[in-house]
Amino acid sequence: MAPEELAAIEAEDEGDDRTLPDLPNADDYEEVRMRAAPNPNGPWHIGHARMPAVIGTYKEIYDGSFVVRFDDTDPETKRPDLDAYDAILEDIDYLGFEPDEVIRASDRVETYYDHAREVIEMGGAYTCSCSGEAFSELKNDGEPCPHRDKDAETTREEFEAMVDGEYASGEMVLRVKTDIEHKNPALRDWVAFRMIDTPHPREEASDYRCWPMLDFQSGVDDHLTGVTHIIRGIDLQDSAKRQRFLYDYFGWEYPEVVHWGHVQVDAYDVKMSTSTIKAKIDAGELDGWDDPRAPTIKSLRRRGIRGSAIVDAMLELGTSTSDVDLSMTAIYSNNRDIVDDEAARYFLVREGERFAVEGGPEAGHPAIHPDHEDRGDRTVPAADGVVVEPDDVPAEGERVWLKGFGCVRREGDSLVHTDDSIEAVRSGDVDVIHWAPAEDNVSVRMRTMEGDVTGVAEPDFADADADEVVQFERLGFVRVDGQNGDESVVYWAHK
RNA sequence: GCUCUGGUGGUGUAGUCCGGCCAAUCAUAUCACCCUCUCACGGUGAUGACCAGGGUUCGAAUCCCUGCCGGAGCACCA
Repeated sequence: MAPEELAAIEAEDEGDDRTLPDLPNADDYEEVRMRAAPNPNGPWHIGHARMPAVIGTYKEIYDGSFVVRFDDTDPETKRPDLDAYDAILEDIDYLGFEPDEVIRASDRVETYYDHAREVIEMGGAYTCSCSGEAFSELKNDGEPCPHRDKDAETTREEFEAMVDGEYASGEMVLRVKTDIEHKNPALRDWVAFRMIDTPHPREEASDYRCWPMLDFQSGVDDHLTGVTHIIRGIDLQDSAKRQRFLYDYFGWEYPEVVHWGHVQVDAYDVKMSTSTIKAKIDAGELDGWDDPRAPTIKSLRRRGIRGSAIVDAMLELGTSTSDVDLSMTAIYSNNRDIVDDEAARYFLVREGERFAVEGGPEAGHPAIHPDHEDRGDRTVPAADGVVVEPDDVPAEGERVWLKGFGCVRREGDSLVHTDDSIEAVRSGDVDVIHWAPAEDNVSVRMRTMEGDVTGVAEPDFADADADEVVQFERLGFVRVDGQNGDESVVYWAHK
């Protein structure tokens, strides 16, 4: 390849990467390292794709790395789902990224305890038995609680008692001492550890009762795993500020932070929230995480949406702090680009109306792909009658062009072959429609976001393999899911 | 109430730091037309935005002020 061509291609590649803004101060670090810190309480919804899309792409741009860290430190309120760990890793893989490391916070509890002990030694934390409400009241007035000037020795003992599980849930917490008069009430003496009676679902962690809160756990882990750039939602904006107090005690330098706004996705009736989706599945309103009506990554995958179509749409959102609406049409448009050239064409007729065919050839032979003649054509038998969609049925005496077969005129319950040439179509006099044989066709169940649609496809559709994306001409793209009894099941992707 | 933070076409985004090249970029969307034995793909064109009002300036999407609207945090959730 000529050097000019090579350069042109490289320039093009760079252009593609320019969709994301530069990371702050990336040059100050030897290697850019990021992390995704999901809570494993279920498979991912579409919004979750943003994290791997963005940090995975930054990893490519900066030749950096990222770690997936499961922040599973709440066995009760955000109880981890044991299947979700792998489900999430699968979703990341499908999106086209590979983490450099995978860790679980619940494996690292001793590390958090050790760091808590260090902070206690420094006088940077105290055990507190105030009720949440009582502390909140004092805090909002900028008043310290009576436990605040406890000596380190007492705190140490009480913290060890917490670690040993000697308190019940709600009886004792460990607070990080910040500034009780800080003008932002959200930053005042936050809770670092609390007691939880419910055992962790992972057996390896089921003996722990004293669990760190996100700000402590995440703060310690980010440092220990060498994270240079934290990317996360605006809901955690104050987290960085809280964690800085901790970093100050340890003498650590806080990573660079990028906060982005929330993502809404249009086109779904179901709210994009793991708990909502889970509730609908449990209630039987959805068939599972990959139900076409569920706004999940698994659902898009089953519908034949490629991971990179989702990733590109996410990258186009950038990382602005304002909330954004992601339009599904952006994902569909990306997917169409990927899939169109490859997808074989077939006919599917919904609610077909049957007509006899008089005259003409035995069968029609439309192309498998209009842009690739070398891929051959299909055989759609016509002699034993055909079905067409109600909207396509011509009025009595009117003509219509059965694609790949020829021109016919309606005469009662028959379609009579005419000798019109393709000029009839080119001149705009006759519409081209799709059709299927009335006999020897393939029953199809098409699962869509609005519910199931049934119909019959031409016999050659039986050649389509499971997992293949095909286009039903004039309808849209679907992914072939498999056979269910004598029905072929497909999932609707998009027009 | 306190504290953060944001507002560019239907949607997303570029430009905002360092005012003029911005009568505002690109994509998507919608609508036309062309191509076509698909309403796909491709091509051409059109539609459509700087939250509002003041101020500074020769000049403001960009700087300042006020207002309006939005989002987030103030959890023993993440």
